[in-house]
Amino acid sequence: MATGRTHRPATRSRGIPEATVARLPLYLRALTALSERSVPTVSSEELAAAAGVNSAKLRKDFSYLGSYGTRGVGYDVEYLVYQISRELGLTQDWPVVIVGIGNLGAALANYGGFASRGFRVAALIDADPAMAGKPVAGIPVQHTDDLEKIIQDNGVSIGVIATPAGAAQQVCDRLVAAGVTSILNFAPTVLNVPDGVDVRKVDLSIELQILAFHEQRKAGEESAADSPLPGAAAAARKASAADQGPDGDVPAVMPA
Amino acid sequence: MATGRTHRPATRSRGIPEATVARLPLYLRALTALSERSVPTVSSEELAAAAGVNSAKLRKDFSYLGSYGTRGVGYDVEYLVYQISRELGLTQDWPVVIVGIGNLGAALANYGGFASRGFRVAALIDADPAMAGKPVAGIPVQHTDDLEKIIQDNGVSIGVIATPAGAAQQVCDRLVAAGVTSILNFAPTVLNVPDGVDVRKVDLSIELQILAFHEQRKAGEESAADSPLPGAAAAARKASAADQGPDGDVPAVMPA
DNA sequence: CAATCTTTGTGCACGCGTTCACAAAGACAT
DNA sequence: ATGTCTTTGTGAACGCGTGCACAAAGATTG
Repeated sequence: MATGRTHRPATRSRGIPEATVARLPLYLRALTALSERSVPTVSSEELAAAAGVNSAKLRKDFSYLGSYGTRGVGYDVEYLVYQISRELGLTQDWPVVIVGIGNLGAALANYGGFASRGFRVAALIDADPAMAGKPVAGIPVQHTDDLEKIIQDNGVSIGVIATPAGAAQQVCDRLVAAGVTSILNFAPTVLNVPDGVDVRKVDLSIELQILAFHEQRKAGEESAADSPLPGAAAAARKASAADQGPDGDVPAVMPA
Repeated sequence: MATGRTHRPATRSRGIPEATVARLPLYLRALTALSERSVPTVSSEELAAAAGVNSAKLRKDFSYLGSYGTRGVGYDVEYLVYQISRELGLTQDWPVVIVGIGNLGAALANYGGFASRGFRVAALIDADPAMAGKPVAGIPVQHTDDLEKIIQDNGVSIGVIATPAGAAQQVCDRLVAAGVTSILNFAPTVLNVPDGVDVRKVDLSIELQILAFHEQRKAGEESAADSPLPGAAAAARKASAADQGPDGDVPAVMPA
């Protein structure tokens, strides 16, 4: 799920597989928790359980970073926290701009986890002139007109798009033109970006639809052969209208 | 990325690969847009471009659903919209509860894309007694005490967790015990669920960290051998200090 | 009806990611 | 020191997902 438009070159970045990179933050979180409890070392087994992954996978993941473990003992928590942080680039400060300060943008601005890991909200940007100057999460909202200047003045390379779908591509283009090379997209649109720019997307609607698919499948199996699940409840699942149109016809469905 | 804790059995659900399922919502969105423009048919090439994927991949994806295309012509937009909707289970109504009505939960409640695709916010739940009764997005917030009753009365099978990390597992357990079998988790924690329960997670912090990794890599290459990118700007990237906050935990995220 | 042109559906090969299983490394006890 | 025990690091096998490339299917034209 890296690039939105361009095919991901599966950039085996510096030898570290993409799948591993995606898990490093997970490990880091688990390690940070251990660190706060002053736990000195962890075995791959324990840490894997905490991170919700397979221990062999975890060991292989760490092996890409180097050999930081001690056989018979495990991994030094503090050392590993540092190594992963460094690998992820969290030992430096990343100024971030959020574009689109609606409900979501505001929630993101208030999001505590931002500052905690080296990310700093450098600016909030919105197209609505009425928002200009209004502080959100203690930061005054600035107008889209100044987007380029804001990016450049703050040396921002990571942008967060929380605008409506219709405005996303345009905002994206401006961000990229101004020098942003990494984008986190919350708008439900496919963003078109040039090579060298990374896009990650977060889409509630898509996640729900995927869940619905599996949910439907479960419900189907359930009625076919009675629930193979340990199910805590087999109540009146699946609420109201179970339409399920005829087959070769065009019913009405709809978009967001 | 289905189950949080338990290893995903790579459930080739009903023959449709997980990777394909994850793309269906993308196709559906693109098709819906075409439908609104009254475009009667699309070729795999066009649709693939709109969805940001490879055309061969798209054709193979559709082949799992059956043969809905016409050689020499393409796919019938309306028909495909219907088929995908049906496959994803969007032809039925899915009541959803959102637990944790903070900044994020409120933003989710206000999220328009919810109702649009068969999802209906059946209830908002929060642990803060002060929130009880207060309407958010036109829906009165209810107290956690009534969680089980709410789930059962509404036949809810999909739950959204937008609580702080500390409360997430507990809320999750109660949801599952009450009959929820699909969870969308916005809290930055690994959720432990029994088999048969699907968990998908959305975590802003993780996404940003992954972007930071690639950003750092780009910056590294850039200084090593001058920017191989078409880069629109090579300004003063990479900002200030190298702090690395102590950090405890992080909240979550969401789409517009 | 035959020829041509377009576009689907898919066989095949390749590469990434996951998992198993085990040898090597080191801690620890005697 | 020597042996035992624990845990890492990784070689190897396997399976999934991706993309190429092409044959088959159907539309379309003459």
